[in-house]
Amino acid sequence: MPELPEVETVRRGLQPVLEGARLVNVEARRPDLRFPFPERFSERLAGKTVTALGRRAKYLTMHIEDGPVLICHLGMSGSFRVETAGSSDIPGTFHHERPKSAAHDHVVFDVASPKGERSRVIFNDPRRFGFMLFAEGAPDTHPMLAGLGIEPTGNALDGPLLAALLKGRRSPLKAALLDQRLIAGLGNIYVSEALWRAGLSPLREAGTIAGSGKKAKQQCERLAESIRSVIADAIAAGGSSLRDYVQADGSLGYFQHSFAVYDREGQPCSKPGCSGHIERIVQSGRSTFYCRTCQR
DNA sequence: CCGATTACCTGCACGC
DNA sequence: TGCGTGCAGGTAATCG
Repeated sequence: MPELPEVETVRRGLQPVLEGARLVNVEARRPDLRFPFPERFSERLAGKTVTALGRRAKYLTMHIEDGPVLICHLGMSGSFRVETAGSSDIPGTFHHERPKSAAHDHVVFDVASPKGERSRVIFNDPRRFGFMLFAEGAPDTHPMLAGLGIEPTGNALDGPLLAALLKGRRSPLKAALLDQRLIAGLGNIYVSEALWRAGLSPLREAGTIAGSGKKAKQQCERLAESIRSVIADAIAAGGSSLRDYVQADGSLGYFQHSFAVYDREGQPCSKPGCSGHIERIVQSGRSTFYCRTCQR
């Protein structure tokens, strides 16, 4: 899954196809993903126009004119692809860049642009940890989104705010940064990457960098900057590519993001002047990668 | 307030 | 070739 940068990349890929377009037909090919599809899922979407495609943390929000907001989560293995009607095709048929199995294609949106151009937006999710729900009002008040913390995009997340969030926390930094109630959108990869950039150990007790001293303030400032930059860099790179993640337009030519520590167990630390090596440890049942030499 | 464990589900890499 | 094992970006519930 896509973490925040991948979801944002998906949003940007789908936006030109969906915004202003009409959902001609919507089909859920099974009764549930992680959760059952909402009542009258297809009926409430078909014939309606998409007014906006947004994102909050790792959630996509599809705003429907005179309708609900469709909240989508990609889970671990969810992806969207777009198929467009080719000019050389028989009308009503669709082509795409490469053969792609329809296995695990769970939702199909038949879409018509304002000019009448047809395309299909297909949600594929082998593990089915993803889900789609309706928010009847403002999506931010939906139970799924209401408790989310601050977005790590933009400049709102600064040293003092991060210090306030971490103050008094006894959990390891890794767990605190994964907590969506504090910062929304970080996942297993980018937490490891941000901590490496900041020179902070994932094992470090979170509250210990939230003190009033000069050193703690500097550490918070550096960690906040590291979080913002790692997310911004990943979005700029078009999201990372991992396993079954597929960019929204299905293209293969996207940037292959290279991580400093994630999935680099045993490799030398790439921090200039550091002689350490990347280790893999397990925290909260999940892999953490870090360099014990330069991350304290 | 914590963390660890388990669950959800499929696919893939690995060792034998 | 097959089969068992462990691991994978997500969230959430349960237990100590």
